[in-house]
Amino acid sequence: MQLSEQEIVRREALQKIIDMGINPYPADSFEINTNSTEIEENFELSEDAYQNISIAGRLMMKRIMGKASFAELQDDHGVIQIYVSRDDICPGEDKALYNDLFKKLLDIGDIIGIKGRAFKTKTGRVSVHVESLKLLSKSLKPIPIVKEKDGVTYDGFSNPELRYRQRYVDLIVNPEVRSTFEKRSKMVSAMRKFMTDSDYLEVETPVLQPIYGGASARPFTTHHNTLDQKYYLRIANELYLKRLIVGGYKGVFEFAKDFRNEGMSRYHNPEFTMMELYVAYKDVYWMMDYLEEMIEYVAEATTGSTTVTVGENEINFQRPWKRYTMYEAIKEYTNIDISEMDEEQLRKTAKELHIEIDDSMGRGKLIDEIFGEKVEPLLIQPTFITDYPIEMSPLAKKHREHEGLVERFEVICNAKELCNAFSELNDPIDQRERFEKQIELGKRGDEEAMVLDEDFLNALNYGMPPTAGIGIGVDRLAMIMTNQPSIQEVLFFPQMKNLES
RNA sequence: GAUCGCGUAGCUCAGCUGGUAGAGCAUCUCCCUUUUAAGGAGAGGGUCCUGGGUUCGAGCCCCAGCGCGAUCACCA
Repeated sequence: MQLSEQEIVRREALQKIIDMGINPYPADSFEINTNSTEIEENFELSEDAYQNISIAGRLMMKRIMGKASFAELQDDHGVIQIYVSRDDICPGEDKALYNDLFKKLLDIGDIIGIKGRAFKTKTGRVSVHVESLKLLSKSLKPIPIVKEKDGVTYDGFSNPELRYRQRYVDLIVNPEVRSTFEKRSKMVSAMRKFMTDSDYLEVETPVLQPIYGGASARPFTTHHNTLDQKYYLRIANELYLKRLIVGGYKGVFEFAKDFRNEGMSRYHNPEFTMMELYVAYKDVYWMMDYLEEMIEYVAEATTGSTTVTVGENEINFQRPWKRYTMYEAIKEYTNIDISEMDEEQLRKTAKELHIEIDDSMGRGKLIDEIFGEKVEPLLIQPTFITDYPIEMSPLAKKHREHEGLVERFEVICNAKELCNAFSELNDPIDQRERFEKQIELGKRGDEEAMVLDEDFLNALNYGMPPTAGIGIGVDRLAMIMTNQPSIQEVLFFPQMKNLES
């Protein structure tokens, strides 16, 4: 491996540290009793409380001025300035700990632990006067030095490829990145709390599935050696969660990593997180109310407000959200009533709206195209769209009133689909017919058509209670809640092409 | 998958019409007991993404490839 000048210097420093009799990677715990933010915020209120500080973190900056130095230490909360004076950390004749170790051999990026007392400098910054210092881990590669003043970032570490490939560096030097992922975690916790407080059971179901189902997508395939059997990585967990409802649980949910072997973009990663929830004895209208309440709660818990800034927009999650049927939404935004149109009339309408269509599109697909082109981009505030055409929803129950529709809703928010929900189809005979239609589509070359899952039908044959189900795109929701423009910014390790050595 | 853009020091970026490879921070050396975007002064550091081609001469022009980003298509 080719070492850079700076890496060579650091390896030399490492050897000198070892030669001094200091272990650069000690094994023992370093006890921490506070953190940077707590000291900074509370020091003036209770100075006495911060006279025996013990904190640890990464050295981010050194300002050496002879026999005394300032440095910046970054822990998991933030950055605090530390003051190191030679005669305080080396009270005797031997000044090596300061002159050699601190001044010369410790580098930016090294992890150290310090003990000391808080004080305020002449310029008024709360700092820690170091009384003892211990090297906890030597860093052999230089980190980018990012500086910031009055909101302006200097020398930022901003190359997206480097940031994603080496997320650890990104997290070290870009505090706002750390904060984004903390928010995502809060968001997931809030969702989980909301559902467990409703007495629903968090479950885990197989990722390796002999038959993939529950969504329309192309799967990844893999192979089990001992069984000598082909497996698919799940594209959804819907059919497994419904089996659990058949088994008698009132409500089950799972935060599921799903895998879809399709294109990548700033909205699509090959693996992504979907939260699916199924609740027995409920329908899609109940689910609308439940979802509204949950997302309002999650926004508040994640961002501290029910109004979230996303790009240029302010998105308000406060209940109630707008509700349209698919037909109403299209009428609202195009002034065209398509509710009574047959396939030919729809085709003509789509052409008039300059929407690209092809002959393979049926009635459902045509409606979906018109909606996707003319309505969805305009829906910024969270909006329910209900009553979807049956052709596109093989797992949803037929509409209780309208022929050709299903009991389904999607929520569109920031011009993107956020979730998808049904009154779940529990009629096993109807379900079998729907699967068979999908098989026909598959035979006609639709690579995303669903496959028939005989065991799932077997489960339905035993009887599934009427059930409301929903899938929420967790990454998409995280993008909104953290105001990030791409999915890569809310995944720690977005998928990247391998670099050849 | 298609189109466009980008790839230069550890990081962020300049680099003119094709004529000796540049800056800031980081690094190294020296000075300095309350500095702060960077304390002061000086020095070193390059596979210009890779491989071909054109040319007396290529970071720059041409061809092919790799990676990333943006837009589109498919989807969540």
